[in-house]
Amino acid sequence: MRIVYMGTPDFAVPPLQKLCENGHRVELVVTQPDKARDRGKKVQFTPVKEKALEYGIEVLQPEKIKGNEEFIARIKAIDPDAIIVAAYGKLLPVELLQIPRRGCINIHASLLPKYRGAAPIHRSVINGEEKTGVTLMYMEEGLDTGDMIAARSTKIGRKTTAELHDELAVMGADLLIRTLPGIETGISGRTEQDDSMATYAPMISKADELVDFSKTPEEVERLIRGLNSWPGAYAMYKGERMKLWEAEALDEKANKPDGTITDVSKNGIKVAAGGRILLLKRIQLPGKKAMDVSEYLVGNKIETGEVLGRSETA
RNA sequence: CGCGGGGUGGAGCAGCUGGUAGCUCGUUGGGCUCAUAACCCAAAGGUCUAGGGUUCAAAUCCCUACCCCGCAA
Repeated sequence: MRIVYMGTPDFAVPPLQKLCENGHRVELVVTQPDKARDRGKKVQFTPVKEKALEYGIEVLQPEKIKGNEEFIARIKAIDPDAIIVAAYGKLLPVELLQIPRRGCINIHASLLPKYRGAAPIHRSVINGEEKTGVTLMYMEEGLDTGDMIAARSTKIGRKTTAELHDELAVMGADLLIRTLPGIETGISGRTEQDDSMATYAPMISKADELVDFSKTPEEVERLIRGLNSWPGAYAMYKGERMKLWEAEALDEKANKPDGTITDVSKNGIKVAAGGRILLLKRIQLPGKKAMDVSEYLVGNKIETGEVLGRSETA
């Protein structure tokens, strides 16, 4: 198939790679503009751009697509069989969606119609879902509302968002390659999404990242796991942000107010949460790298009775 | 030129109102013990990120470079 590929972050790399390896003709790759990151003064290419350049595929990075006559004309000129989209990062206008004869196909990292939107993996982990997956769908005007073509699921278990992210990226790529022949010949079906079952997974905000110790240890642990490895959950400790990377909910009663540190040892830091105990195992303080609690305690002190809080100023 | 923190023995830190380096852990050897992530004794291990400068003398002050990290995007 002759394909235009649109994607930006790491998640979108495996599908692109699989397409190339399986003999599909990727005529053009579209990705977000390079962001000028000042720290280190380096302009970083998007992961998809890096991969595209590896294969010698032309890359386009339009600031905006809607109303961009030149860009639309360019796509029309290529006249692709399909446009495949994976985490491109922006909504696509209808005028673009209508171009390819086999449609625009999106890889979404959830089991639609649940978790439409920007942060499906994060939200799935945080909410304690048993399983998640990837769904292939035809794109239409709405956000992740199009007809579904195929899906595959996986158990979440104790996996972090980072682990699921990588797993789903590969899973999505495989699913795409397997499904594409059917799409090309027109024999693959399409299933409408049941809108009444739909849920929305909004982007993670700063407020989402701040741990609330009034919640149960299980809930807090899921938040920490769901925000690993990006952007990370945190709590305030002595006026600084302590990022929390790994924790475990313990079946112990706490007799101190939520947020109080009840024990510090090589095994970790015990904190009261929701009347019970959460064991923090891996943490990170500003300017430092992430480290296991046992490692952190060598050279630093954390005392029983100190408090992890929500206040930015305390 | 967005803001800020930092680069010191294998790991985490202290030292930074200048006089060639210290702590905790780990490692190695020995001891003790029924036993232990226990305890005791001893040892090895550092061009203090790199390059300049100031000075009788710099890890410590100044400049430059590189790298890491937090925030903001």
